[in-house]
Formats: sequence, C-alpha cells, structure tokens
Amino acid sequence: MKEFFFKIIDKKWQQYWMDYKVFQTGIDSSKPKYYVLDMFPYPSGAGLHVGHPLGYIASDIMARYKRHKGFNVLHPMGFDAFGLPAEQYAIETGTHPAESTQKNINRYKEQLKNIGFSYDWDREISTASSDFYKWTQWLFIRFFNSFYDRIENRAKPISQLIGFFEETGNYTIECPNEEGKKFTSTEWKSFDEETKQAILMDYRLAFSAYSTVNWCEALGTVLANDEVINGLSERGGHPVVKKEMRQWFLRISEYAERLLLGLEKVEFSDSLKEMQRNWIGRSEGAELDFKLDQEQGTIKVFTTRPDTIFGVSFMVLAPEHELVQSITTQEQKQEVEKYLDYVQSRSDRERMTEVKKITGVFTGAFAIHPFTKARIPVWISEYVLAGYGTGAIMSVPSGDDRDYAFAQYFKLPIINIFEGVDLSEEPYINKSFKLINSDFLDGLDYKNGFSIALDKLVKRGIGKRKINYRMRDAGFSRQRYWGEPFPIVYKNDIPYVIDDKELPVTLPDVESYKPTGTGEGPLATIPQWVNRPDGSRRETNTMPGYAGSSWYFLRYMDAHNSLEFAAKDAMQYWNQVDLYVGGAEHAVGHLLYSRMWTKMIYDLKYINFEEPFKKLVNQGMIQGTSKFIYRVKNKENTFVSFNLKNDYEVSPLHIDVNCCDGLELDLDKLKAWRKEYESATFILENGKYICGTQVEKMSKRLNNVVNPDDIVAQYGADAFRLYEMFLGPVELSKPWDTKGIEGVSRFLRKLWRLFYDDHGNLIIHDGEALPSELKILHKTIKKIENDIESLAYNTCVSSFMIAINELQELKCSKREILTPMLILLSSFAPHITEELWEALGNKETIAFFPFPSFNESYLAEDSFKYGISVNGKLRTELTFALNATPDEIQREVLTNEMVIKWLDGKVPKKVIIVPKKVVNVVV
RNA sequence: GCCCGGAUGGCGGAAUCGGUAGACGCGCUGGUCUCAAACACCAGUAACGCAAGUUGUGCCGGUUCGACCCCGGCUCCGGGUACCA
Repeated sequence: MKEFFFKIIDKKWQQYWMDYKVFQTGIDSSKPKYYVLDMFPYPSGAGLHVGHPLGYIASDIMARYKRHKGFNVLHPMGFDAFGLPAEQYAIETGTHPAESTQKNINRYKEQLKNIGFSYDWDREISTASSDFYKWTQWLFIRFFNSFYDRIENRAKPISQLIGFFEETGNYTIECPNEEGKKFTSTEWKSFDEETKQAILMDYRLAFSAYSTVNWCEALGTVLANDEVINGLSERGGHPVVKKEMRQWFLRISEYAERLLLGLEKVEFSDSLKEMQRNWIGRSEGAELDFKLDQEQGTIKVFTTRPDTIFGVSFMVLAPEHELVQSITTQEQKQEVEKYLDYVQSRSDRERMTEVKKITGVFTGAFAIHPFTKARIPVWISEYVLAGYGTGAIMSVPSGDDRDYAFAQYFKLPIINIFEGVDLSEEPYINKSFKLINSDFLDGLDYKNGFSIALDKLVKRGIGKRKINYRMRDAGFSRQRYWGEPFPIVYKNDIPYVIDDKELPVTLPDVESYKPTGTGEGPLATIPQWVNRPDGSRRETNTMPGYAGSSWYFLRYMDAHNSLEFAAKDAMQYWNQVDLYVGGAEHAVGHLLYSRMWTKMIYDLKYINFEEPFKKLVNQGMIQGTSKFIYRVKNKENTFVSFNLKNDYEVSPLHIDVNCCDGLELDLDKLKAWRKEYESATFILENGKYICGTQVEKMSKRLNNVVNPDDIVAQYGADAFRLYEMFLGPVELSKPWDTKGIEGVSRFLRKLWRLFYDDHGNLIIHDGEALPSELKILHKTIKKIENDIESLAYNTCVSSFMIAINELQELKCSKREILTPMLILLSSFAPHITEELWEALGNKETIAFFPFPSFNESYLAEDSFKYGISVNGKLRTELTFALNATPDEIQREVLTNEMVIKWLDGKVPKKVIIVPKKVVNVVV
C-alpha cells in the first residue's frame, strides 16, 4: 500500500540528498558553469517567516533547472553573521554574540533544510568565522596598499606610487585630496616618515581621515544619524555634538564613473539602476573662480549652469566654509557670529524638516563678476551645504528656486537673462530659452550658451569643466565589538597594516559589550590585546556590517582555501554570479559596495571580471493578511462577527492569523492562544465567526506572521514551494493567504493519482502515447522552457496544473508521458518527483537527468481556425488547412456566403490577414 | 518637489508580436458521493439583462480595420530621494 504522505517523502529525500552529497559541486571544465546566488541572510533571533524563502525558492528552481540543462551549477548558502542585533542582545543579556549567532544560524539552517533547497552545504560560510574574516582583513590590506591611478583609470599597488614620487615627485599626478601639497622628488626624499605616510594616506583606497561624527558625551558613544533626534540622543535625550574623530574610509568616489558605466553591462531592474544612479549623483558642470574685491583670495563655486553667468547677483557660502572668518567685515562681524551660533544650534533634523525656512547673513565682502566686473555681495546661508561641490555657489535668482526665494526674502536684485520671461512670480527653470542681458551670450540657447560661456571661462583661466558626484567616500569603521577587527596597528600614531603572516587578527573576548565612554569601541578596554610587545597599538574600531558581504560571493567559489581568499582557477571558472536574487533594500548599500570591491579586486588582477552580478532579480515582499475580531463597545468581552458588526459600535483587534481557517475563526485555537478569550462571548453568523482582514507588513507585532515550518508540516515542502511561486511574479509584493495553498496541494495529489490508484497500486504502464497526450506534454515543455528563464514561475505552475488536469481527464498513466513530466516538474517540487521517479524504477536521483526536448510536430494541428471579423468586430470562425496561403485565405473569406451576407452586398475595401487567428474584413 | 514603477472580477494574478480580455488558483453558489464529516467529483461564477444582447482592463482624448498593449493629457497607489547648486 502506497499513499502520498509528504512528511515521510520530504524527510526521505532531504536525507538522501545530504547523505549522497547530491548537490556537491566542483570545477568541471567539461560543462558550462552557472552560478546562482541568494543574498545570504543575517540570522536574526526571530527565525524565518514565509516571506523570506520566496527568493530562495526562485533561485533553487533555476539551479535545479540549469542542472537538467547540463550546467555545472554553483548554488551555495551562508550567513552574514556580524551585526548590531547580536551585539545589542549581548549588552542586554551578556550572551556572547558568537553564541547567540551560532544558535540562530542553526535554527535558520534547520528551517532552510525543511524546504528542500539544492544547496552545496559543503561551501557554507559565515562572515564571523575567522577562516572567513581573515580574508576580509587580507583584502583590506590590499586596499590600504593601493591607490587609484586616474590616468590609467584603475587601482594599482601603492609601491608604484612611491617609486613615482621618488623619481619625479607628484606634480603630474592628481591627488584625490585637492588641497594636497605638490612636491618634487628631492622634497619627497627629504620628508620624514610621518609626512610621507600622511601624504600616502591621501591616495590609499582604504584610508583614515578625520571626519565629523555625532558624539554623545553622556552616553560616551558615537551615534548614527538616525539615533539623533532634534540634537538629542534618541535614548536618554542627552545632548549630541559634532566631533572630529579619526575614521576609516573606502575611496569609493574614485569609482563613481565606473560604477555608473558598469550599470550598462548588467541586467538589473530599471528602478534599481536608477536608485544607484541617483545615489552616485553625477552632475556635469563647471568649477569657476570668483575673485574677491579686496584681494582676500578667490571663491571657488561649482555650477551646472555656466550659461547663466550673467544672471549672478550674489554669492552664498556654506556656514562652515573656510573663507567665512577671513572675509567677514568688521561691521558684519557680530551679525555673522550670531548666525553661525544659530546654525551650530540647529540639528540635522531641524535643517531637514524646515527646508522652506530662509535664513542667512551678509558677510560684508564682495566678489567681482568675471565679465561685468560688477561687485557681487557674498552671503552665508545654511541652504548651501559644505559637503557638496565646493561649499559655495554663484546665485542666479532668475533661474533657480532657492536662489529666487533667497533674493526675494533679502531683497537682492534679480537679473532677467531670459527673453520674454516673466519673473515676478517665480524663476524660470526651464532650459528652452534665448539669453538676453548676457553680453556675448545674447541670443544663444541653453546648449550653446553653456559651452561658449564655459570656453571663455576656461580661456581666461578662471574656470574648468568639472564633473561632480554626490556620492561620498564610504565610512568603514564602527565603534563596536561584533565586527571584523582591523589589521592595523599604530606606531607613533601613524597607522600601518600588519604583516599577512599575522592574519587573522581574531576578535578577543571582552568583559562588557557596552560602549566605552571614550568614543572607542569595546575592544579598547582590553589593554593586553591593544598594546603589542613592540610598543605599537592596535586599531580598536571594527569594520562595518557590509565588509564581509562585499566579497562573500567570491569565497563560495573556494570556501575552505586556507592559502588564498579563493584560488585563481576557481574564480576564473565560476566567474560572475549569473543570477543573484535578493531584496531591493540593498540597492545603494550592499549592491554598490560589492560592485566597488569587485572592481578593486579586478584592478589588482585577482579576478578577470569587473561586475560581480550579471543578472539581479529583486524578489517582492510577502505581506501578511492580518485578521481582526470586533469587540463590542460598552459590553464586556463580547465580539461580533464581521458581517454583523455594523449593528454595533465596535473596535477591531488584531488576532493571531494562525487561529483562522480562511476567514473563519477557530474559537478553540483563539482561546488556546490567549487566555482572556476563554470567557468571552462571540456573536456568530450562520454558526461561524467571520474575521475581518487587512493586508499589512508581515510582523510579529501585528500577529500575522506565518512560519514556513508550520506550512511545510501541514502541506509538505513541495506544496509550499509551488504555492510561493504560484502567488504571482517573484518581483512583486503580494499578500500571503494560507487558504490558497489548497489548490497546489490538490494538484500534487492529482499527480500522485496518475501513478497510484486508490488502493496504492502503481498504475504506470508502457502503453504507446496518443498524439493528444504527446501534445499535452510538448505544450507543457514549450511553455516551461519559455517561462522558466525569465523567472515567470507563476505561469509555469499554472501550466503544470493544466497539463495534469488534462492527463487526468485522459486517464493517462503512461510512462512515456509521465517520465519527462516529472523532470519538468522536479525543479519546482523536488521531493514528490524524486519519490515518483523512484517508483518508475530509476536508481539515480532525478536532479541530473536531461531536460526533455520540445518537439514542435506534436503541437501541430491539421488545421487553423481563423476568426473572421468585420470592421474589427469578430463575427465567426472559418477553418483553413495548415498550409493555406494568405491568398487562399483571402479568396475563401471573400467568396464565403456568410461574409457576403454581413457585408450587405458591399465589396470589402480590404481584407487583412494577420498571421495569427483573425482575418479582418474592412468595408 | 524630483526620479522610477504600477492600476485588469470578491481576491492573487494570465493574456510572450496590436488580434476571441479574465488562463490557473482561491473564494463563493448549486449539485453528486456520505448517517455525517473529510476526501473526491460535476456545473456555474466580470457587470447589467428572463433572453437576444449591451457594457467592460483607473479617467479623458488620439492613432489603427482592430488597443489592457502604442501616443498625448490627467487621477490615484507603491517605492526611492531631496535645500546636490
């Protein structure tokens, strides 16, 4: 007796795959490779809910499908194990983050294994294990020892730069730090170690610099921007000040252009590419010098509109601009000081929320217009940001919203430079115009005005073309415990990387995970770790969360290599990730950083590809369907069913969705869930309590979390997999509804009944397949092949259902049909297909059998049916031979009695034969 | 404000090239089997209408013999982002 009992089948095959290491992968140059990757999870304490595996199922289907197609498939899984929640948990409970993290990883793995993924678990990695982070540190050392050559446009070893300095100095080499000193080779050789290292730091790809952070004295820690509210700490409400501290950075700004161009070569969604483009924020314009009229120097401004140069009527500096102190006149001193105090007192949040508020002050200084020689007043305002461009702007109130508002508020002149434009109400921001009042630019349009103005400025030596990027260098240090320690030591306060032989720098145990109060991380509290025998001191910051995830996809290729981060031949073979599946929330974080790391590693010639991910798919979220019961007001503990609630005054309450069967409330489950309902009164409709519903984010707080373990236990892993895919396109967000899984569950039982009768006897036989049966098979092969590569898995599942329904109708239990059908289906529902595969007498696992090929001849009919429409309205059908030519069809249509009758004796103007199903007759 | 998506039955969603809109599933209605339930099966299910039929893919207009699909103008929803010069 054999019946479909998924609990046994699931376990049996998951065990089989593990025991025989079915999905273990190695380099096999006889096969084409395919690399399918999931964004590895951060193992949180809450475990997985049904939303998490969506992407994993999608990628697993592709992995299994590609194996059928003869590819050597790399499909690994691992854990992004460093992170704040584990550290927070450690502060609260004293549990070592390594311990809680390992516990969570074990739980995640168990949940993942229940779903039957075809991962090569031998390649599992964890970013928090020293085997892994040794190489994160090793890569950091490479970046520290590299600089960006702007001529060749790639990173190179810093030793080459030093060689260059020794030979010729740095007059011909651009430095990322524009204020950097210029020196000759002789001067270079005369510098002391400290000066040399300071200069090199301006070039390194991984570098340290002083930068402002949010410092909270009372809490003794640095806070992230979102931990600061109205200038006070989110926790405790203590004052937060800006403080200069030494931080590590990655020089991602050097890669801005290549990160932008690289987007052309990868398959990411438009919206994701757009997000990255916006983040990089390239703007093309000019940097111009404005001389101050009292010989106090020049103000550099960045503008994207050199064409509006004659509209400049004032200039504005950021309050933090270095010239502010020196150019302020005696008369304005007090005003300016007052304003700077005011700005100091304003938090980022206030500045952000009160964007419309216009503030500013006149410095008393004037700049000289490069062409008209007019004296232009120089103002200070917080609407000009120190961090963007040069921290100073030329204001053209006629062509810019903010400049216009500022000019109106402070009664500054507005010069109209656009022909026929009325500026009394608003500025003219449009770029279609003819310039006036613009001397040599008069009559020009935007494009010509831009280039002619710029040419002239360049010729006069007071301007240059400049491309400006919004993206800042990436902060790379955190004052935290649970992260990778830096391979850095300080000698005489100068940072040096340690020798490779000393790697890994392992994370020591600490007494307390709390912040230290000095602005340093918890590592600073262990003197025996910080202070080294040679007198040097270790860096006590740790790397940020994105360090390990920026390169983990390379480690999978050779996960246990103890000599290299991954062997060259492995990286050569596996190459780019062919398909990367994960959430869009990483658009400007992980997905940008990992692209940058790949480019750096490429530049240093360890790999031969520049983009890590060839194709990226962002899976949508699975939302929860919250369920409500309705408490009757002024009546104790009484709840009324959904359709009767209008008769009462009620307030809705979230209840656990797992207490419901569809919309119907299971009172016993509800009472078991919360004791307070045991004594409650329920007003029923038709003997049932019906709940209200609402689609919301899936979250514990809303009691709408569904655990995949429960679904798998109730319906089996295959039904769960099929249902997640059936819900809709992978990329879309859609609500979870447990009830709907019945459909796919029914489908699996139907499939089973094609193999076994009610008594458990195998009814498969070797009878020759009929054309109608072959047609069903080949229609399905065609459809699946078409849809699977584009990840249209929802329509694939539909096709399977249609096929199995049709085969059931024909009572087709023929081996010839069902064998290929199983292979088609095995990527989606691997457990049941393995079981049935074995029932067919096969000894080996189904995973590597070739995908059945599609035979067009089985789809052919002996005739075509054409719909006949008159003036676009469909009237009837005519049947034609398969090989009928358009001429024959036309003749047939025109001589057909019915058609003539419709046309009321009128001769058709034209007959349009569309190569599909409709013939159109036009009167 | 700006940028990017999207809008199709009660619900999730199909329609691959501009050619019979609503596949497939859920839900719902009626029925068969059953002492009953579960399972399974059958029929129906866009709206209006007894029917013939008419209207229907957010709204208005256009192109076309023919538009969910292409073009122009809106509305609403989702996401991203912001004194970025």
